[in-house]
Order: sequence, then C-alpha cells, then structure tokens
Amino acid sequence: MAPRADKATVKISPVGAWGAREAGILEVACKLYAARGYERVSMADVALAAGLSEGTLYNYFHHKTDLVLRVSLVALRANIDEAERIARTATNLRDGVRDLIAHQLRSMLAAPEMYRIWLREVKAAEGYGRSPARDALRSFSGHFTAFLDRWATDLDARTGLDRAVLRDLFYGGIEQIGWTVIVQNRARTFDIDAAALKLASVYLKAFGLAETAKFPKSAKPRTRLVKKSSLNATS
Amino acid sequence: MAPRADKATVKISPVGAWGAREAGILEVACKLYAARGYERVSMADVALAAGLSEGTLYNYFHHKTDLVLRVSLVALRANIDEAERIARTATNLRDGVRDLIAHQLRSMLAAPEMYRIWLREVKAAEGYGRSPARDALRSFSGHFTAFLDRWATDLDARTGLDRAVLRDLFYGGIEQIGWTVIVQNRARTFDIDAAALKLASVYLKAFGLAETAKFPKSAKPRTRLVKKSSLNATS
Amino acid sequence: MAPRADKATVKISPVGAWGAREAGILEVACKLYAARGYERVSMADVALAAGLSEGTLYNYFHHKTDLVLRVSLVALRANIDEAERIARTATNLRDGVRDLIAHQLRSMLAAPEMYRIWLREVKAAEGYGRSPARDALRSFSGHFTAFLDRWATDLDARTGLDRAVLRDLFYGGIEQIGWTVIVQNRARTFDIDAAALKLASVYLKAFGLAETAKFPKSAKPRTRLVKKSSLNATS
Amino acid sequence: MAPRADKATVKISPVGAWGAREAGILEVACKLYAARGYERVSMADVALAAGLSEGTLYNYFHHKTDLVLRVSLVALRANIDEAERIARTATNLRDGVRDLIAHQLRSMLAAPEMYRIWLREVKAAEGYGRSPARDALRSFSGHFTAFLDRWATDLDARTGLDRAVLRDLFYGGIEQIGWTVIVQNRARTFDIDAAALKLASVYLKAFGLAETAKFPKSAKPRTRLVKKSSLNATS
DNA sequence: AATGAATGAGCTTTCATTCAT
DNA sequence: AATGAATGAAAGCTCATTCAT
Repeated sequence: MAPRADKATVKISPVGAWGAREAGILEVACKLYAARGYERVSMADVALAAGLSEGTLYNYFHHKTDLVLRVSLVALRANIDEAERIARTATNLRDGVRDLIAHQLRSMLAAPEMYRIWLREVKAAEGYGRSPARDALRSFSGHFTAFLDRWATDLDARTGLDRAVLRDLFYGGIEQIGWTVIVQNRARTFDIDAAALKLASVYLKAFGLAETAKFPKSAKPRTRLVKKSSLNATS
Repeated sequence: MAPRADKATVKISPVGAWGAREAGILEVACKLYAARGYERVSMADVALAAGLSEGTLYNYFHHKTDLVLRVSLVALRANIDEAERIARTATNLRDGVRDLIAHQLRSMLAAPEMYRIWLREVKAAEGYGRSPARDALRSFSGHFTAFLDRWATDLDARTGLDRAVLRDLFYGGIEQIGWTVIVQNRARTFDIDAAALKLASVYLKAFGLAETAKFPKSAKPRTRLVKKSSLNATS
Repeated sequence: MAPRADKATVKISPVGAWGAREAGILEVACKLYAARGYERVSMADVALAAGLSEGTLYNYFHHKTDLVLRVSLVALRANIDEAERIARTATNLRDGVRDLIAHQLRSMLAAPEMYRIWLREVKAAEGYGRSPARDALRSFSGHFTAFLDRWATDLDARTGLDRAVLRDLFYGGIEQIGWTVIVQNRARTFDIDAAALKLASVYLKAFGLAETAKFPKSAKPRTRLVKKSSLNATS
Repeated sequence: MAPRADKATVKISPVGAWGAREAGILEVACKLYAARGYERVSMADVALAAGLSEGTLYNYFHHKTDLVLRVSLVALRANIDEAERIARTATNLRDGVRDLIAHQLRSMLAAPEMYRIWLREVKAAEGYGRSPARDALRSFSGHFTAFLDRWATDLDARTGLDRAVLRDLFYGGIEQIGWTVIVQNRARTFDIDAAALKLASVYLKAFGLAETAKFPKSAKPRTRLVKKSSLNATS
C-alpha cells in the first residue's frame, strides 16, 4: 500500500521549510532518542510524546527512516551552521582550524546518541548512497572547503589531494577521536580545547600549512587549561 | 541426523568456546550478508545456507548479534593480521605508512558491505562500549603504535598527542575517505595506490616525520598511474 | 480493515482497561480451550477463531498467561455470582449448604477443562501468590463466610477455626470430590444432588451445626434419586 | 520415532524396583526443581546436574513427563509410607486423625514446590485420568480407608458416603488449607500441631465420630503452643 | 551404556504501517 | 486533518527428543 500523503505536499518537499508541527515532532523525537536510545523508541512512543496519534505522525513522516533522517538533519544543520559561522569569522587559519575541531568535538560529546544515530541510521544505513541524506549532507558541507580556500592558496599543490578528500581526512580523523572518547566514557573529563589546539597543529602540518603556524599570536584558545593527560586514549 | 553442511564446512580448529563448525557458518553468513545485505538475512537464512537447522545455528551463536559480531571479527582479524605483517616487514617509514593505507582502503573497497556491517552493527551498536568487540579491537590494534614506535623516536614531542589518538586520527581519516569512495560507487575506478602514496605524505607531515620523507628513494609506489580524478569526493 | 469477528462478538461493556471486544475473545478462547485442551491451543489459534490477527489479539491480552487468567476469571466470576445468589437467598442453613455444594459440583462437572485450567494455570502457576488472580479470588470469595455468619452464630467457638480455614476445608473437600469424579470419567452418571445432600450433612456436623439439621422439613432435595453407587470413588 | 529403550526393560517396568542410578537422578531432579522452580529446569539441566549426557538421561526416563511423574511419586511414596505408619500405629482415632493431618500439612509446607509440581504436572496434567500416576496413587492410598475401618465401624451409615469420598473430603480440605498457607507465605509461622488438633475435631464430627472425642485424655498434642492467630487465613 | 550435537516444530512477541471513520 | 484499532509479516529463541557414533 503506497503512502497516500500526497496531499501534505508542502511538508514533504525537499528538506527544510517545514511547518511548526514538524519542528515540534522532531524536537520530541530527538529528546526521546537521546534519553532512551534510538532502538528503544517506537513510532508509537514518538507519537505519544508528541501528543499525536500514530496515524497523524505518519502524515508528517512517511517512514521511521524518514523521521530519523530528519531528526539527524536538524542536528546536523545546527552543527554545520555553527561550523560555517566559525569558518566565516575566523581571523586566521590556525584559530579557524582549531575552533572547527573544538566545535566538532563539542557537538559530538554533547549529543553522543545523536552522533550514534547519524552513524548507524544514516551514514551506515542501507542505500545511504542514494538517499536524500547524502544530498543534504553534500549541500551542507561546503564550508570547510571554502574556508581552506580562503586561507590557503595552493592546497592541491601542497598535498596532491582533492579538497573533498582533505575534508574526509580531516573530519574522519576528528570524528574517530571523538567517538573513542565517547565509547570510553571519557566525555566528562576530556579537555576539548587542549586537544583541538594540538590537533590543529597536526592538521596544519598535514596540509603543508605549518608556516602559518608561525604567527599564532592571535590564537586565543578558549581555555588555557591544557591537561596533557586528557589526551590519553587506549581504544 | 548428521550435519549435511557439505557446502562450506572448512572446519578450522575450534574458535572460541564452541565446536569446529563455526568457521564454516561464519563463512556462509559472511557471503550471505555480502550478497543480500545484512538486514535482509535472517538467522533462518543463514541456517539454511549452512545446511543446518535453526536450532543448531543457535548452538553456535547465541544471538543474531553474536553472529554478526563474530563475522565482523573474522574479517577484522584477517585485516589486522595483514596490517601487522605490513607493519612488521616495512623497510622504511614512508613505505610502511603507504602500504598500511593502501591495505586499509583495499580491504574496505573489497568488502564494502562488511565494512558497513562493522560500522552499523558493531561500532555504532548500542552498548558497543561494553561489548567484547571493543576488547577484541583493542587487543588487535597494537600494530600501528608499534610500527610508529619503531620508526619514529619522539612522536609525543612532535605532535603532543598520545599514540592512540594518532591512530584514531590516521585510521579515522583513511576510513572516511574509503567510505566516501564506496558511497559514491567509485570503488571500481578509484586508484588506491596513488591515493595511498599521497596520503602517506600527508600523514607523515602531520606527524612531523616529513624529514623521513627525504629519503623516499626506496619508496616504490606500486603504481605510477595517478589519476587525479580518482580522488575527487563530495560525500 | 474492520474487524470481522462477527462470530462471537457479544460486546459487553469495557471490561478492565481494554476495549469492548475482550468479552468476545474470552468466549472464543474459552470454547477453544474446552474443545481442544488448553495446551493444544496457541495464541494464533485463538486469534484465528476470533477473526482477529495475532497482533490484534496482543492488543487485548499481553501474554498467553494474561488470556488464560482472564478466561479463568470470567468463569470463576460467573461461578461465584451464582454462589452468592444461592447464599443470599437460602432460606435455611441446610438447604443453603446443600445448594452451594451442588452448585460447585455442577460447575466443575459442566466445564472440567475449565477447572483443570484453573488448577494448573492459575492456582498452581508459578508466582500465583503474587498474581492478580489471587487478589481477584480473594475479593470474590466472601460469600461463604457471610453465609455462615448469617446462619451460625458462634462458629469460632464450635470449631476453633477461622472462617477462612473453614472455607478452605469446605471447598477443598468438595473440589477434590468433584475432581475425582471428573478424572474417573463419571461425570455423566454422578448424582450431584444426592451427593450434595449427604455432603451437606457431613459439613454441618463438621461445623458443629448439626442441630440445625433437626428441622430439615424445608429441605427439599431437588431429586430423591440417590444412587449409592454414584458416590464410589477411588482416585 | 518411538523410544528405543526397550533394552533397559528392568527400569521401565511399573513403578518401584528402580536401580540406583534412577534414584540418584530423581534426587538430583527433585533438588533442582525445588531450588529453581520446575518450569525453569530443562532436561539438559537435570542431565548436567546428574553428571550425565542428555541422551543417557533419556535411557532412564522416556519423557520429561516421565521424570516429573517419578520425582513426584518418590515424594508421594515417602509421604504415604509415613502416613501408613501413622495410621497403623495410632492408639486411638482422635490422635491418629490429628497426626495424619499434621503429617500432611508438614509434608506440604516442607516442600511446597514439590506439592505445586504434583498439583500442576500430575494432578492437573492433561490425561491424568489415564496416566500411570493415577494407578500409582490409587495403589498407595488405601491407608486412610483401612485406618477408618479399624476405628470406626459403621462409617457408611453415619455419613451415607463411600470411604473414597470421605478420603477426598478429608484430604481435599487439608490440602487446600495447606496450600493457602503456602500461597500466603505463612509457612514459617503456621502452627501445624495446633491446627491439626482442631481440624481433627472437625473431621471427627464430620464423620459422626465425635463421641470418640469424649476421651481425648490420651490426646497428646505434640505441642501445647496453640496460637489461635496461627489459623487466620484470608485467601 | 553413554554421548552430545543435531533437530525443528512451535511459540510468543513487536512494531512499522494502513485505513475506515 | 486526526484518530487509533487493526494489521500481519517477521523474527528470535527454546527445548524436548533423537540417533550416529
């Protein structure tokens, strides 16, 4: 039986431009997932928590997958918006990179279940390759490239690598580091800013931009509290 | 009635606490997962394909989760064994890093569904933190650290980062790059060796070991065929 | 698709916290159990016979246990209601006791499988002590006590026993007698009224109320047909 | 597939005359049932605890039912043996009845799970009527009748009831009283001897043998501690 | 006599999704 | 737009019992 929500076209179209109802549902779902763990939340649970009937919920979201996806995208959107702001307003390369790293780690550690959902239900979902999620992500993720382009002139020459690959290399590493912290339950004690500072150095060197590192005068790490121990890991 | 799993009964010596047929079952399950996609394979399917009754399957693997986990670990084990061999037999840092990267990418692209399963059913599974999978992974993953230690004396000083963090940074990046290739369906055309060569450079610089890069005479990239296009990514 | 349980949908007003269809399901289940024997009736069977899907059945009854319990309680309730009526309307002690006995025996012999279910799945079920069944039974079973109190002034003095013990003593004996008749397959030929008459005498004497037996003028045993043989038992 | 234990004929034959092995198994099973609750003990558990393989266990007991039944019968046998001894050695009617009651209650309260098993798996099992259990029980249960016959001459005349019915009436009542105590978890505080004394009176009166009650001089209740409260019940 | 792996029927249960109202 | 009862496929899992060795 095909979904018949052809009527409610406005809500369905692309991503974004949803009514207020949807936003509310998404918020509720997000909280529920975070609180109880995604696999322990049924559509009925979401409907109940949102004060809707199950049927009505399905007017807004065709599938369970639809719902998780949109929940994920809301989180991702907020994340990316902030990353873009950071990239745009950075006053130098080093600080920008450092802040992007710190922001990414902070996002993950602040909402680990959300990240897990993203990993499991979106990134590693069957058929992710052809999903709207990828399109959305693609459209979101230009900021890093733009940021690099603004501060580094000849990235290609320095690394021989496409910007998109660099982005994967960068975010892949950061996310894995963050994930290990989550998995090891060290989120509380992990010193994000200290780590970000060091990681920024590493990535700048990686990209052959270390010389920029020579004038880190403007670099104002948000916190000076650099506990070296906070970077130990054993995963 | 005697087992009639004449098909795939390789009978490797007792793995774990269970009988000898395990290996055969794991192989069958692995193939099935790869062919049909994990979520479309039921325990009954596996049992059937292995020439076993469902009950017997449950004699070997307590849960569906148990089975995926073990399938994943077999793949991971093979992967790591080879990585350890590479790390052990490397004749210089640059080549070693390059070969590790190439191996990792090759593993992923050769068995993308396996990697997806690893991502989704193990790494991002509920309670992974406390699962035996993590223990296994932990015990497996010393080779990279050992490798670095052999070739680079003062890594800590150069990066300010724990070796475990460096490992996450390294493999996180590589895996994300590989995943993008998979998702974009470019596995066929992707030039692994060319990418590995460049990425090795990047990571060596990242770790402050670029000077080692000064005698890359022995560095014989397996292939010179560097198609620039092969590294484009947009995931 | 609308429910098509056209068969047995009596639709008594909402029993318990669930919808109105309950009563119909209970009736169907009861018949099924009686016909085929409880252990040979699966939830699927009940669903089918009730014209429901299995899932729907589980909307009404959480467990198989839930269902048996409720089926049992319906039967018990009817039984008790009638017993209460008898106790309330009895015009003298002897007749009342006799009629209670006859009613109890008649109930058992009329629905032996139901009684067996009660015995096995409720009374002797694991954790019966803490089950709602006991609460229900407790709340149901005041009639006997009330009845005794109305007709006999100083029961305690006469027997030295608590009324609740007397009730167990009374019903335990009667039920065992009835059970033996069932087990020996003598239900058809057993003369309930004759037995009840004699048993009433015995219990009155037991309770020290035999003097009441001195004016049994009003005692009109429903039948005079006392086949002595009908009381033989050897269980 | 029919059981092929035709070989081991000796063990199978009637009930009684079992080898030492069986006795050991029965003992183990009994303990296991008592400790864990019958429904939580599988045949495999019994085999393990008995130091046997499952297959071997089945050489001794054809069915699970077979096993429970025999476990029950062992307990019952011991119970009956003692009851017979009591009946045989009683020096007067009142004491004999009292001691039989006390013994029955004591047996139940000492092994409530065993009684539950008896109730559920034997007495209320499907097809109990045709089972060897009934035959066994029948052969066991002559002591009460014999006892009555020894002390009371004209029971039939006094009650109009068959001895077998009297036995049901007697034991049914006692067992129900004991069961209530078990279910209400009052086994620890219940004063068996006090109850037995009073109940004996009641049953003697019931059977029209109260005059015998006139010389209860010899009645030496095992304990004088008659807590009236111990007989309260509310089940 | 003993073993214990293999069997496989059977059961309960969940939940995403639909659709008559 | 909203409801929520109904759906029913699917899956995981247990355990008494068998039988080749």
